[in-house]
Amino acid sequence: MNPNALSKLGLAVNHISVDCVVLGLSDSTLYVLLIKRGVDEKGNTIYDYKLPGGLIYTDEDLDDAASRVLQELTGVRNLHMMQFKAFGSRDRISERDAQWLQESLDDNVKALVTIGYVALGRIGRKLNLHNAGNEVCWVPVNEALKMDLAFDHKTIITEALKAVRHNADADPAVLYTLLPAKFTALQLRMLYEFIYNKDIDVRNFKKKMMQLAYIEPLNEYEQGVAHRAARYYRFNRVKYKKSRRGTE
Amino acid sequence: MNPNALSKLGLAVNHISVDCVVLGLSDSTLYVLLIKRGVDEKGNTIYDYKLPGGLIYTDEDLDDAASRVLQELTGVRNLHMMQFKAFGSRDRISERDAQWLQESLDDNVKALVTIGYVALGRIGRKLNLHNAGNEVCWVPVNEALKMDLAFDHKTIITEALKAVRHNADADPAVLYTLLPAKFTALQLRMLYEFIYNKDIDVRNFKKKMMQLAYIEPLNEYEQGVAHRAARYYRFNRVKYKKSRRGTE
DNA sequence: CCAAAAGTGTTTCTCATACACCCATGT
DNA sequence: ACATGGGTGTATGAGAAACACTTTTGG
Repeated sequence: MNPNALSKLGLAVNHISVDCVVLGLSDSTLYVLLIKRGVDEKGNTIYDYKLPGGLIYTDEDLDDAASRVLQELTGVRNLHMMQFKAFGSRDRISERDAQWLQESLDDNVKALVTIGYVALGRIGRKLNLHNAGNEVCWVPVNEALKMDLAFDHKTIITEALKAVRHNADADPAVLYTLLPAKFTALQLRMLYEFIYNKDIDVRNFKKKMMQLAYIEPLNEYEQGVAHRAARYYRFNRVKYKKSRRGTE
Repeated sequence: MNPNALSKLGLAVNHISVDCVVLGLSDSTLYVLLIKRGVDEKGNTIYDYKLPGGLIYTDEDLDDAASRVLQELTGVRNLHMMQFKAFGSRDRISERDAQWLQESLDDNVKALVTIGYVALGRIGRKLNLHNAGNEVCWVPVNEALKMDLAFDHKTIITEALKAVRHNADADPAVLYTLLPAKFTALQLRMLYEFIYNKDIDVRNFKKKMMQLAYIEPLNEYEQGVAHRAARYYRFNRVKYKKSRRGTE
């Protein structure tokens, strides 16, 4: 289907898009991946930010569309995308958003239902930062929620965070995709503290952590730090899966 | 937008539909609301079942569409519908489904993304059982999953049940929409046993139940039963909300 | 030697579980 | 009287939470 053909006939069509909330951890801050967007308003170009997202093709699986869109816009590949919610309120498209859709799609878009996907990644991952003229950047989640975002992308980010929390209960493995392959006990604990938004006792945490067979201590330690060097651990996916046979 | 106009031009469009999984409890069995569907195959009409569902309008909220579709097809109103997942695999439309879409919509539908909604209701509720030529009926969930259902509706039902389980953890209030206003301890316990799919100790359950302020014992008892009469309880929504300040 | 973070055990309490007998009512 | 389901308390164990000092390293 060619949307342009339809719009030239003056017909509005229902569109389905996917929006990707990609989260990354650095030090003690959680970041989200955003794209800078320029909109012409009375001759002036105004910039704001949006989540990476785009229309799905007619014959495309939802999950495939999410991966494709993310890759096209940011160059990020092979990230496990998790569907968490669909958004379709009538008021999710502002006047500015409508204008941007018109400019960038040359189409008469009336309603836009979007399926939200969330992914957790390592922030060190290289991005095609100017892919297709888009400026891609990591923004701390707390700041992003205070910014002027496109559509209802603030809502989408908030819902994505909720989904991650719920999911981490059921399947903690997703959390390790946020950490580097080798991580310290502190990093892991800070991640849990962020996700569950509360302080965790150091000793109790270590105790629980050590009785998880899938967290393996390495014989490697931090280097050049101005205090006692912390040990590194790694996540063993095979042992993790074994430990969860019979769950769910 | 008029989909027929598009299909006459030979264009396929992306459609978005909602499908409603309405669950109801009766005695110790959970039922799901299905609609009988007739499909012509080589001149013979073959019947199978589908979930109540339909296309959303161009300017409609997703949540509104779910309520509307359910009401149009079954006459059920004012049920709290909860969105739980979107389904958009390419293989969710079989040949028979495609034929049925053609017949009932007179449209050239290529792909169909559907948003799944789940609602819990009281099974006693009156239904317009033959609304718009549709036969609407309650089918025990276990049986429904063994039947020949349209599209990927089996998957949708399974996912809906998962969603209800997860949701009941976070917010048990939804469970009380399955029960009559006045219920016995046995009814409540059986509901929990069904949702969590395991036996629950009578005394431990009662103990926990009694320390929930929002479950109020009434001075009413069963009548005319061939054994000691069970006490009735009711769910107090106000106390429930109060007890959950600061959660989430 | 001082600052900064790592590492390490024990006690207490709460909550989940397991379990058996008497009571009220209709037939 | 008997069959049927309603109603009740206690003891045990596992896991969560609270809590403070010593160790290592660089500056």
